[in-house]
Amino acid sequence: MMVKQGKGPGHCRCINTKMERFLEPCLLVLLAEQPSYGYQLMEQLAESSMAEEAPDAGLVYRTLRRLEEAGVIESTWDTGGAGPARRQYTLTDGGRDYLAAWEVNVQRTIAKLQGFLNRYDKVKQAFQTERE
Amino acid sequence: MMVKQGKGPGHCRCINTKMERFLEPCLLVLLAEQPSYGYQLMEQLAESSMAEEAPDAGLVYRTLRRLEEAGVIESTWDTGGAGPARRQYTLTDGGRDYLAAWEVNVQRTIAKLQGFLNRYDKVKQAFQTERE
DNA sequence: TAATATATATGACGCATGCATATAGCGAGG
DNA sequence: CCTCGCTATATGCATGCGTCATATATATTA
Repeated sequence: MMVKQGKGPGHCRCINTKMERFLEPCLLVLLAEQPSYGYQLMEQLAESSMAEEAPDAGLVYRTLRRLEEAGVIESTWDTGGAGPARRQYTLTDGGRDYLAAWEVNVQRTIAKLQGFLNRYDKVKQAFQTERE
Repeated sequence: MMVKQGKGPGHCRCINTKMERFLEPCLLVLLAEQPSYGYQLMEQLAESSMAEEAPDAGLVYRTLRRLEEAGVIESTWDTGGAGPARRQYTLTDGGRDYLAAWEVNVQRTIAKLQGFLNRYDKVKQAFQTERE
């Protein structure tokens, strides 16, 4: 399947909360379910609720390299199927721990974001009554 | 009040989901409540549930400059009180719209993070039963 | 055989962040 | 009186991530 990459030059200057390295836990949780390949992970991520669009391919491959170097995942070349050879990645035991660390991190992040929303809801109500 | 800045060289190489420009809506929502100053905003943010520690001072001032240049906030010098002169910032009408845009953005971000947590919860359970 | 999809990889660039540092006013204490 | 520390703002520099462009190779389809 051809993966649409919602990009294009001058995509937009509007605000968007990029989360640094959030691609990491996304890839890892997919690999925790089953071994996969870089390109396939890109597809899986695009279909998941963890992303709205397919991530940049270059970033995916670079991230996988970094994770492998850190011993979080392992790869073996798969020349069996049709098409060019591809790396099959699997999560290591250390990878499970790393993923668990990401969980608490994401929880903390949600707490902060929710902290903003709660605070904003109050001023929004104040703006409402102010207009009356 | 002296603001503790949880930093220090080699702070840590551990994972942490930094959210790009999330400082913006944090500052803006505080200014939506009441006008304030750069240094004070830093204190207020440190005490709020939107951050665990005081943000980098340099980043705060730079962000305020950028927001002012964008017409989202306005500033006037306040030489009245004790201590050095300080800029008092206020939210503009355009700032309210900008803040509203941030809200939907933060909601989308939470959705993605929650998407990860939901997915991870399932594999965590699988790991549990696997161990039995 | 030309074009497209699959599949991986790398170079270049911009930008936000983190840390260090500079400047200056003012209050407290020795 | 003079130094130290807090308040307050501002800027320089290095790093790292993400975005975009590009390169390469294989298999399928027109």
